[in-house]
Amino acid sequence: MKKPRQSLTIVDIAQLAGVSKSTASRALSGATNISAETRERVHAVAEKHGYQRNHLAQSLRNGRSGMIGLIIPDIANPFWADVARGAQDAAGQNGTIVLIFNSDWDPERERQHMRALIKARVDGVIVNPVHDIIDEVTRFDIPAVLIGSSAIRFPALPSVGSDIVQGVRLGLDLLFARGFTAPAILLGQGPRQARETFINAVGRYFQAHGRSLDGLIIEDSAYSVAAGRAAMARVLHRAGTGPLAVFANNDQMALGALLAVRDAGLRCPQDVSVLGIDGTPAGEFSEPGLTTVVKPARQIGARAMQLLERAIAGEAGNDHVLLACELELRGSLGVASAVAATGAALAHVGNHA
Amino acid sequence: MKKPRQSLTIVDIAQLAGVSKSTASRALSGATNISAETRERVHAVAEKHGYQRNHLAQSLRNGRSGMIGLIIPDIANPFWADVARGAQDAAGQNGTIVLIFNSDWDPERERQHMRALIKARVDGVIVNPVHDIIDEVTRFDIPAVLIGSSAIRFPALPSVGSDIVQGVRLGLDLLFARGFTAPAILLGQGPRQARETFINAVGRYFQAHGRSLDGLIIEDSAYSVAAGRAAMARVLHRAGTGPLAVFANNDQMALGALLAVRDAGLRCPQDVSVLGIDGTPAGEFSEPGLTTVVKPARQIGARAMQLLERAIAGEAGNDHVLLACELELRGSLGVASAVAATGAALAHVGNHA
DNA sequence: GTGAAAGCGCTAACAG
DNA sequence: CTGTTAGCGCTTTCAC
Repeated sequence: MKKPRQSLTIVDIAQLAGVSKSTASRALSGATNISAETRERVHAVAEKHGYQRNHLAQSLRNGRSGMIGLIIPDIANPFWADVARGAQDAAGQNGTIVLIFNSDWDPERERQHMRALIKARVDGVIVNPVHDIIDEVTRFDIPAVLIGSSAIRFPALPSVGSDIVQGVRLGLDLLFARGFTAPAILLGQGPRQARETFINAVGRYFQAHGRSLDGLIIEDSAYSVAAGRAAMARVLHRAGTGPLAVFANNDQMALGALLAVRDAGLRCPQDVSVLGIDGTPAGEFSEPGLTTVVKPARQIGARAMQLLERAIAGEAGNDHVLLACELELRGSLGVASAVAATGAALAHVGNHA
Repeated sequence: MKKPRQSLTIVDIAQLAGVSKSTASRALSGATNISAETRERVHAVAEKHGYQRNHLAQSLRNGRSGMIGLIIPDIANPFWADVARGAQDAAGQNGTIVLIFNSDWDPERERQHMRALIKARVDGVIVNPVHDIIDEVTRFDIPAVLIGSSAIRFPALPSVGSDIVQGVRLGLDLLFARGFTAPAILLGQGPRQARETFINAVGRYFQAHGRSLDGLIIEDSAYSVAAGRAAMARVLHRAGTGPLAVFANNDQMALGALLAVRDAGLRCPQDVSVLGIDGTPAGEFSEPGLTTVVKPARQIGARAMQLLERAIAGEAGNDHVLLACELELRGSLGVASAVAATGAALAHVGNHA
């Protein structure tokens, strides 16, 4: 038994309109070499029957699928969801479809998804690379744009990311202005490039101010709330008597730091100030609200999409775009002069312990 | 000038392996009527050259695209992101690709996306319907599964949602157990079905306990933090002297309620208790943490995918699946007996105002 | 301006 | 077990 034909094809429309299928095709694709009258007629028929051209067939014929692939670590992570949203909105303008895949930070999955995208004949890919994605990209010779801080490892490919140097400057400027000139650092560790980028930016800032990182309390931590909480406990333990502020490498850790401060019986921002970076929605509802450096997630997605479209069109260019971060002021960052000496506060708590 | 042919086609692989393209196809598709030796050889060649079958061509030929569409309000909303994740993970098992579209609660966009999915020849759709989606579904005769509380409006289509009656029972059981037998209700309003479903569930619960909703404080609110905050302020204003607890129709409003309690100079849970429903990640970091009824977002997505696969396979069935909610106990819900009479507390605050 | 014909890359009869 | 053939639905030369 034959496979049932598709309900309605261009041939049907052509017949109904009394023209050949080539003419119908011309009408529907908005070609110019066709009489206005015929075009109208074909459109009317198509409209009437709710006909939609088969995108699969078009793609096969044209060699362009009108789809692009997006590989991110996890769509359930608000930051990446926003990136995806930005890309989708930008793509939607031209009817481009975005295929979203989650790598879960797993190189193997990333590779698999890359293959799936190639199979699907996407016209290009936007990837937050967790492995040497460049192998696949060059192998399959597919237009690609990288996103996220890891992009820096593949200078041969265009990329879009947040300007961490600028973001860190924003944060540190604020910290300094509030009188915290020796903030502790909660530094995420792991395979990601984010760590390097961040600490380098901090180092550069201090250097610009004629100082070095020596003497700063820097605690390693995984990129999670629980880990941030534990790391902050260590910071509190090490902290001296000066006013204390901590700058965390992402909002999750900062949120954890908030918890650790409370665990220690201290108050934020009265005793300890906390600054994060990311812009996670949860930071709005913590107590106090999390002051943070917001990365432009949505714009990253949108911009990456634009770059990709350019790359697909062959108008190469190998741009490395860095988008500015913004400060979100909430309650977690106080003023140093108003702060009880942390050592004293800790001692005070100690009495109760 | 001709369009450049695809780098590598099945014909190339066939030639390289010294077989016909049909044989190559058989080898690659894992058909049985082929000698093991030939299959090996073809696979080896394909592997060596990094060949991937053109999914577009396969789809066109087979009449199945291996893609399904998912229309949700907003991927940047954690709940829907989780639904999407669940669907994707389930789909990934069979190499099915999920096309995600955001309706932004807009009927017009939903309709457009539906068209786009039809064009792309997806094998089926999963939709959180914001308009009479059923028109398109029947018109294009495409397998569909509905998700979310609105699904109830379209009994003709299979659906998956969270069991609000059970979830509300969970919440109310807890409230009653803690001594709050007359909680105030923050009730989201708008076009969504969620409102009806929720208040009906509450009504049913009270009825089962031989009581009615009369006498309960019920405040309308939009589904946002700001609106919840304002609505809660009104509740506080109306509240009498008994121990006060409030059950909000979603977590955003509940988060707003937390803020309103603090605005009023009251403490949660000492003076006022708050219970939400959804399971938003932000509830973990509020102060106090938000006790809430968690909807099984991920499972909803996964289950919907399963149902859809069944529908695509023609093994119809018109199930309406309701997935159980779970309680997430955090700090926002106290015990009535330990609560200062709210009236008294309010009066107390009043003195300072 | 329009039609006929070829073919995108693949799979599924149909023969052998 | 394998090759030949005929399309899937569409766009695009190439004639007229």
